[in-house]
Parts: sequence; C-alpha cells; structure tokens
Amino acid sequence: MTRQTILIAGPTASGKSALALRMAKEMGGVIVNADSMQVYDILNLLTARPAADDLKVVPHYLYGHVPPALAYSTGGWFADVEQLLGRQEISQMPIVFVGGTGLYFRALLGGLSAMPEIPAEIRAYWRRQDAEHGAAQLHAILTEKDPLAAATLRPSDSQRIVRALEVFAASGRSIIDWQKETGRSLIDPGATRKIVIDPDRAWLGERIALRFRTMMTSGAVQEVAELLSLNLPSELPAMRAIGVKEIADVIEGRSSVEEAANRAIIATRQYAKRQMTWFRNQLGDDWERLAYPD
RNA sequence: GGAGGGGUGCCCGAGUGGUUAAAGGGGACGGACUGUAAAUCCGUUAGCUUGGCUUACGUUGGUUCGAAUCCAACCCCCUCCA
Repeated sequence: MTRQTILIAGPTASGKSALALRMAKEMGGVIVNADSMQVYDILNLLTARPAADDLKVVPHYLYGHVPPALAYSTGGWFADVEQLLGRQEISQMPIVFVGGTGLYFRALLGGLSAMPEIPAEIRAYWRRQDAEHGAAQLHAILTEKDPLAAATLRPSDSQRIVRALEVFAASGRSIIDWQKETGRSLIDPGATRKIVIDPDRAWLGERIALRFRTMMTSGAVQEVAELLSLNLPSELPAMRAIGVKEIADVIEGRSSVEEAANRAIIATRQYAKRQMTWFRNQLGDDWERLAYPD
C-alpha cells in the first residue's frame, strides 16, 4: 500500500514547481498542489501556477479547483487530498506534493487534529465581532469562555482568537482539547522523501522581482480585472493573494504600474522570508535541505 | 543677484534648549505558527569587552552648566522675484 511519495517545499519563486515536474516525469507520477493560493481559479499567472504545457507532461491535481468566492482552508485541502488519494486512476502512481504552504505539509504528515465543523453563522458572527470590537476585546471574551486557550494567544492575534472562539462556540470544547488529539497522516511519513528548497535570499529576491514584472506584462492585470468583476469581499483569501490589491490599485487609478510592482515585489519577498523561517524552524531534520533546485 | 523654505539614523519623517541614541512609518533581519497560513502575530535595527562608554541630527566655529534644537560663516537642495 505504500506508494512512492515525494514532498517538495520551498519559498515562492524558488523553482520548486520545475523540480517537481522533473521528478514526477522521471517516476511516471503525478503532482499534487500544496499551496494555499494556487488552488484558486482565475489567478493562474498571479499565483505562478504551472503553465498549460506543464500540465500536459504530468497530471496535476488540486490546482485552480476552488472558485475564488470560496474561503478554502487547510482542512478543505486535507479532505481534498484524502479524496484524491482514493481515486482509482492514480492508485498506484507515485506522487509529488509541491508547494509553499508549510501548514499543508504539516497536515499531510499528521499534524492536523480533527476539528468540529463550524456553522457558517458562527464563523460570520465572530469575524464580525473582531471587525467591530478588535482583537483585544475578543481576547477578553475568550479569557472568560476558554481561559486555557486565551493564555496561549497574544491579545493582538485576531485570527487565532477568532478561531478559538468559533471552535468553542460550535463544539462547547476548548480548541486546546481538540488539538490534544493527534491528527492522522495521509501518507506514510517513513516512506516519504522530503525535500525543502532553501535558496540564497538575494538570489530569490531577484527572481521574485523579475517574475512579478513579467506577470504584469503577460496577463496578471487581466486576471485581477476578472477577479474584481466578481465583486467579492476583500477578506476572502483569494482577494488577499499578493498582487491583487496592488494591481487593483493600478486598474482603479490609485497607483502607477511601477509603484504597484514595487509594493507587490516587497510583499512577495516578505512572504518568502516568512516561509523560510517556517521551513527552517518547523520542519524536522528528516527533510533534505537543498540550496538550489538544480 | 534678491526673497523665502529646507538639509535628522538604511529610507521617509517628527522633534525647536535638558526626561533624545532621537516619536512614527517604511525597509531589512530574527522569531512564533494545528482549518483565511500569499494569513495572523511578536521582537531587533549606530558601535563596542553591553557596565557603561564612544560616535551621532549638512560642515566648521560660537553661546550655554547643557544644543538636533539658539547664533555666525560656509556647502548643498527646492520655490518665488529679477
């Protein structure tokens, strides 16, 4: 039942997709996306999704399969992967998971505990409370309801506070309790090759800048225009992809192309740094560290 | 040539006699991370043997117990008048 599995993590623009393609091709396997933004439809270029030519070489899964109007999640991805692994047509094929979302890899390896379904009203309620009253206020509420969880969170960490509150509201149990139950792994960690690309920061910075400028002139603006035409709330994950806000500013006349590109490039660089910090400190020693993809 | 405005730390920018190694923002660097993770949040950011000391607000000099802050000269930059 153990099938050949390879995990490739790495910061944005580090060349991991190309590496994945090469390896999957050699093994006659398939590629599965482990990136939280490349799942959204429309944003092909802006999220640097593999090009159409690459898709012909090797089957790719979980790319662009989510409408941007939906708020996807780690849990959603986990469920999608589970469903995918059960599919007949790829049952015996080697798999290369590739992406930049550290949390997805953690989930894959069993680091994600089961959590209750949160009814939409409860989700919306706490998010609204956060917008209206601020994180500190919600933290105070959490301290009353679930002091253990509150103690582990900074009063300013709006996102995690909201999460703790909604889990408690939906289940009557502390998120800490839920987390105590170990998650299940979707792959056999022992039989998996784990690779993380850890490139030189300056080299990566140049690639990021070059790549974004290329995106700007090859269709990213049209993508954002299409996304904007859906009139989605700006809080949705897809709307927060790096470059969306910046390019929207250009389209709506608030910013020059040059200015927008510079801001997006900086944001991407900062994102890459966060990824690298995550990989450096959250991934175990069993990951092969690669200075460059080739 | 005349009148005015301005030169502050990597960048922008506040500060107009002491509590200022200098607010705030940006950038950079480091860190946290269990369902929005391209998110959310935290720390550091003049040097040194980290006690304190040294060097810092265009330059040089002066006033003062004390100056980024006041005075003088000089060097740059911007606006307006010729």
